Amino acid sequence: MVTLEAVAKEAGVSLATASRVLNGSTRQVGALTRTRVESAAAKLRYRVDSTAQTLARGMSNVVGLIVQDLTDPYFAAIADGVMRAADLHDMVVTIGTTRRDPEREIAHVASLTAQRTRVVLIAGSRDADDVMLRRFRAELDVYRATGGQVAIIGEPAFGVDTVSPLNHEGAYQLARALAGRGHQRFAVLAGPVLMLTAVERTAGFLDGLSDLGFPAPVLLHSRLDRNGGHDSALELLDMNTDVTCVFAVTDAMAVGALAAFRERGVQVPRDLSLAGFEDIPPLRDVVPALTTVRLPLARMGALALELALSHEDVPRVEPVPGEVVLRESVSDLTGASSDLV
Amino acid sequence: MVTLEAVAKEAGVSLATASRVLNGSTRQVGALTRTRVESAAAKLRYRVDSTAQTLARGMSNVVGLIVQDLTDPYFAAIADGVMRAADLHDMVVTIGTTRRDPEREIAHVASLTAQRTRVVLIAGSRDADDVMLRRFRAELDVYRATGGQVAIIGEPAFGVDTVSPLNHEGAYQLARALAGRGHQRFAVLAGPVLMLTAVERTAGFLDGLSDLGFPAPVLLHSRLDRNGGHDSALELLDMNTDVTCVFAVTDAMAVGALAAFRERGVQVPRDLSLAGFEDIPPLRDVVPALTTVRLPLARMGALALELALSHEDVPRVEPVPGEVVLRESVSDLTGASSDLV
DNA sequence: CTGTTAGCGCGTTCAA
DNA sequence: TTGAACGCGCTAACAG
Repeated sequence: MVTLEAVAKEAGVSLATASRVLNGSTRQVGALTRTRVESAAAKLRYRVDSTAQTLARGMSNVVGLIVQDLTDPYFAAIADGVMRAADLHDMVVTIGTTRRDPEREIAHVASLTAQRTRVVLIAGSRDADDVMLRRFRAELDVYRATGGQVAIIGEPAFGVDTVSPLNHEGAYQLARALAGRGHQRFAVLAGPVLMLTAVERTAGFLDGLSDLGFPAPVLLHSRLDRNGGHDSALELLDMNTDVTCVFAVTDAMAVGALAAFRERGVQVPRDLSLAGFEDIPPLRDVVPALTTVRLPLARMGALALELALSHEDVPRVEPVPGEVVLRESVSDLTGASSDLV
Repeated sequence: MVTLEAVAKEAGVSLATASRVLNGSTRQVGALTRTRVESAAAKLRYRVDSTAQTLARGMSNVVGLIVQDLTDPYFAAIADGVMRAADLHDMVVTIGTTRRDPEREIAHVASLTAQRTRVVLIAGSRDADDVMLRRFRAELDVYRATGGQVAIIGEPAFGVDTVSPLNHEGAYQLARALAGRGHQRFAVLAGPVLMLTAVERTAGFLDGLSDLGFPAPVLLHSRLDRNGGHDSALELLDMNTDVTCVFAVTDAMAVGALAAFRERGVQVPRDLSLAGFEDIPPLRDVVPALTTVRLPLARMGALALELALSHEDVPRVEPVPGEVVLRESVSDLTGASSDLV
C-alpha cells in the first residue's frame, strides 16, 4: 500500500508538501519540488486514500442517491443526470434502491449518514403514512446533523431543497389538450390513493376537466407501475363505460394499459385514446407513440445535486414545468363529431 | 457530530468497550454494559463513521460498479442484481458510468481505488484497442495492489473472476432455432467490429449457419445501441437483399431495427423476421414480441459480486448460458415453403 | 515556500 | 470482561 508518506520520502520532501502538491487546493509549492513529488507519485503508483481525506477534512465527496427501482426508466434517467452532474464536481455517486419499502428507504439514509455522504438526493414519492414519514424525517435530521445536505426530487417536503415537477399544472394542461382533440369522457388510472405524485397529477387532470365543464372521469386506483396500469386498464374495460380517452398518471402505467388493451383487442387510438406522464426514454419505441407530459428527467437529477451543493440557509424549491406532447395514441375527434368548440 | 467517544462517555465506559458493543465482531461484553452503551448510542443518535472504520480496518464495505450507461436496460438490470446482492452483505454500491469512453472507464477505476472500494465490478464489453486495454489493465493492477477484488461481467480478460455469458453458444443455438422456422437467408446487425461481445455473438451465429450448410449472411456493422441497429437496418433495406430474417446482436439494436422497419413500412414478421439477444426487461412491451436469447441479467450482477467476495487464488470463470426464446417477431416459413428439412 | 505536529473517528493490540 | 494507547492515511494549522 503506497501512502503519501512513501511518496514524500521518495521525493525527499515532507508529508505536508507532498499533500499540497497532490491533493492541496491552495497550491504554493516550488516548481522543482512539485515535479519531484509528482514523478515520485507516478513512479510509486500512488493513489490517494479518499476515506482518509474524508476523515481529515470532515467532508466527503460522495453523493448518495436513493431511488425506488433502478430498472424503472424514470429513476434510471434521473440517476443518469445525477451522475453527469457529479462528474463535473469530481464527486462519486452511491445509489440505493428502496423497492418501494419505506423501511429500506430509512435504512439507506442511515447508511449514507454512516458514509458521511456530502449530499443525499431522494427521488420518488412516498406514501402519506404519518408514522413512516415521521421516522423518515427523523433519520434525515440525524443525517443533516452530520453536516450533509439533502435535496429531493418530487413534492416539496421535510423543508429541504426540492426539484419539484409541476404535476398538477402538467396534468391540467394535458386535460385541456385532450379536450382540444374532442375528448370529453375520460378515465384516470390514478395510481395509489395515498401517493402525492399520483394525487397531484390526478387532481390537476380533474381540475382541468372541471374548468372545461366536463363530467368527472372514471377513477381507478392501483400501483404506480406497469402492472398497476395493466390491471386498472382491464378493470376499466370490464366496466363497459363510454370513455374515449384514458389518462394514466405515469408512462409506466400507460405502457401497462396499452398492453392490456392489446390483449383485449382494443385498438389505441382507434377504439380508445391513451396518455401518460413523464416521457420516459423507452416511450420512443412504444407503438402507437404515446401522448404524455414531458419532464426533463436527467436535468432534474442534475439540478437536485446543484441545489444541494449550493445550499443556502433557506430551502429552495425549483419548479419544473412539464410539456404536453401530443402523439398518435390520442385520436382527433374534432373531425368525427361536431358538438365541440 | 456524535462520536463513539461521546457515546462511551455517556455510558461511562471506555472507547474500546463502546466499539465492541456497537461495531465489534467478537462480542464479549457484559450484558449490563452492553445495554448501557446501546441506550447511550440511541439517546445520542450515534451513527458510525464508516470512513473512519475503513481507515482503521484497512477495508471498506463498498462495491464499485462500472457500467457504460445506466439508462440502458441491460446495465440497469445488472446493476439491480448487484445492489440486491450487496444488500445481503450490508455493502454499499457506488456506480460509475463510462458513456463508452475508455478514458472515463480508467478514471472510474482510479476513483474506486481512491475510495478503497472492496470490490470493483465491471460490466460491458471493451473495444479491442491494445493501447487502451493495456492502460486499463494497468489501472486495474494498481487497484488490486490495494487489496481489492475485481470481477467482470463479460468476456474473460485481465485474469480476474468473470461472469461470462455464453455469447457464441447462444447465438449458435439461435441460428439453429431460426433455421428450424424455415429461414435460410440472414442478415446480422453485428455491432462494432472490434467489440468482443458483438464479435462472439456474430461468430456463434455464423458458425451455426455454416454448420447447417447455409450461405454466409449479410453482415452490417454499427454502434451497439438502438441507433446503431436503426441505421444498420436502413442500410440493409437499401441493399435490396433476399434476406428473410435479421439477427441483431443486442436487443437494443433489434428495437432500433424494428423502428427502422416500421418507418419504411416493412412489417415484422410478415415481411422480415427479427431476433435480438439478452431479453432486456422492456422487451416485454415491444410489438411484435421479439425473439431473443435470454440472459439472467440481474443474476449475473449478483453472481459477479459473490465471485469477487469469495475470491480464491485462481480466477474463476462462471459461464452463463443463454436461452433461446422464440416469439412473434420470427415467422414460421415451414408451412409456407416446402424446400426445408 | 517548506516542515512539524496535532488531530479526524475508529479498531485493536496489550495489560490489567 | 474492560481500559489505555497506538496507528490507519491524510489535512491543516502553525512555525520556520
